[in-house]
Amino acid sequence: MPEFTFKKAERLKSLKVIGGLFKDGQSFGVYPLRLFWSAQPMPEGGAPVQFTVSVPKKNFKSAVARNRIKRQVREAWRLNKHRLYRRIEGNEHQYACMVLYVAKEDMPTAQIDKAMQTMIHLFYKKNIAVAANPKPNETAPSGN
RNA sequence: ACCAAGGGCUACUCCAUCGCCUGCACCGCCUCCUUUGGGGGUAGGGUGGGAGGAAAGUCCGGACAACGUAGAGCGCCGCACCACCUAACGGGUGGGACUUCGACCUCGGUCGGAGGACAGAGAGUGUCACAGAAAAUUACCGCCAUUCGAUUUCGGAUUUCGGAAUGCGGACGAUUUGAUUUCGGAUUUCGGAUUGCGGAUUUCGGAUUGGGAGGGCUGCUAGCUUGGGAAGUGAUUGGGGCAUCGAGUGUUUCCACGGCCUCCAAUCCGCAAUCCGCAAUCCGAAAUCGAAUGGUAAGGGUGAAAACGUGCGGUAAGAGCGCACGGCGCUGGCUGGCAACAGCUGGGGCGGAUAAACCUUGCGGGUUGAAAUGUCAUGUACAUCGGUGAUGUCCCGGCGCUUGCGCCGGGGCGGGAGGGCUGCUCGCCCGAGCCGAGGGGUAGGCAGCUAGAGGCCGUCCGUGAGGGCGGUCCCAGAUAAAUGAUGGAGACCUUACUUGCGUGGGGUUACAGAAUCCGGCUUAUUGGCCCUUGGUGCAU
RNA sequence: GGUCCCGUAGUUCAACGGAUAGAAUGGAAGUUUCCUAAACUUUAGAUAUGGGUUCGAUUCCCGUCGGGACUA
Repeated sequence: MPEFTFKKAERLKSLKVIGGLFKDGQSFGVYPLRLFWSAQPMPEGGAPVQFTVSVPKKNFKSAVARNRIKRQVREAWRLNKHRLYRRIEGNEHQYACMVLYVAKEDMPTAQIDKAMQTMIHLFYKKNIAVAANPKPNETAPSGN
């Protein structure tokens, strides 16, 4: 039975890490989403992945619209994160992930859910590539 | 019932599954003391709660917190009809005055709705474009009075006096006529100022010009040069006849020409008279023009706004100068009202607008805001550069020694950049560092943090905002920031088909997301329900 | 969360409360040129928005809308 929870430990809150994501992290996009991610040392009792979502104020002036999209994306992560957790079980890294909503208008939940599934699949594939690297601790595998 | 306006309430409901934030230690689990029990922890289960009427804008007011608060003066900001409500307010309730709209009628009152930052312009300063005489206690034109000057008109006086004639008008008489006319004029009356000048007319005189088939006389050394003379120059009739040798000679001859006189005509001038016109001087009156002084604010077509309005009186002209009616606002009194204010009445007035211009008066305001503030942890660097700044003297003690100096310590006085008194100044206090640049570190947690000017129900007081009392309930506290997603049912809305019942599709909506908490205001907004007022229609 | 400031032609700026809101650039049309450029002439174009005060508002006051700055 997969865990469909989204506890506090699974949330990315550190301003520093988020700043680092935009500076040094990797990213790819699955419309209408875009993922920024990087690996960092696993803290004591930490979750395998820390996740957060952001919707730019530029595209959505209304706070209500922004909140709704963030909830939709968070729900999609919550219902699909087990697919990722299953694959990276036992990994000594903690992944910081941030999803940016890049579309200019809101979308049905089903479409966001589908995009999230595709994105997690892609992330897993890229993660495999990183794991195959001789120095997996590197956040930016520029050696390739 | 419908329509319009205003106000209030509400903000889809239920079920299932999967989640999120949070309170609780009931069960489970862990742990400690140690033993039938107690303490601590833990969110696996359980259970309670989980966005709004605006959570928004941050426009007001408070609570709360930190800092500050010897004194004096000056400033700054806000508010402004009255009373009340409230913790407080620029909010609210009720009332008053004003403006505006509507209805009614007794036609200037009543009733109702709406509106607003509704103290003071009669304390002072400023501003009021263009136009206009003038934009605020002044005066341009005009009107009036006085004085002066000029002009004109009129009247009077003077410019010597007197007389005569003529002319004109009137009266009278005669005559004539259709009527005017005409004639007479002795006497009487009135007027035309006088003088000078000019003109006209008449008379006289003179001059000039012209004319003549008139008459008579006559044929000439003038002139220029010069101050004057001398001297010089020098025009100087023509023809015929006769005389003569002849001529520039002679000739009472003729003709022409010229000159003079006379006559005639015309023109001009002068004198006199008369008449007419004009002018001068003096006095008086009137008018006009100009100037000065003063009075006045009636009128002056402008303007957004014009010096209370209309009428009568009054006056040199005018004026609230006086009176009547009306208006405005000041002030005293009486009545009603807590008051604003209203009504009646007396007095004395007529002062433009603007205070969302400065301002005055009254009242209020210490400053800063939860990124406040406290606390625990983590972590570095009193490092670097630039600018600027006082360190004097006296006393005491100690030490060193060149017995007077040096060093150290303490105290007094003076100086002192800068700082504090949280707007500024004075004043007071502190006082050896201060200011700036550019860097570095942390940006976790806990408290503040939600039991409150709290909600709901009942009752009483009050017109009402609201308040008292009683009962009952505990009702979000997040922090990259929870309150959601999916499915189903109901309800509602909308749309297509259908006479309709109904069926199918779509939507669940608008505005919008707590961030210390309250009370307001403002702004955004879908649908539903209710209330009040007005209008229309129907029924009674 | 809080405090403060600013909105004028397409752009950068002006404008005591006084009438047509001005200047420079940019745009358009024309003249000139074989054609451009330059030059010259002409022309269109604005007070963020809604109210209020005032005889009169870009200016003064209030409310909205938009933008910006500061604050640990």
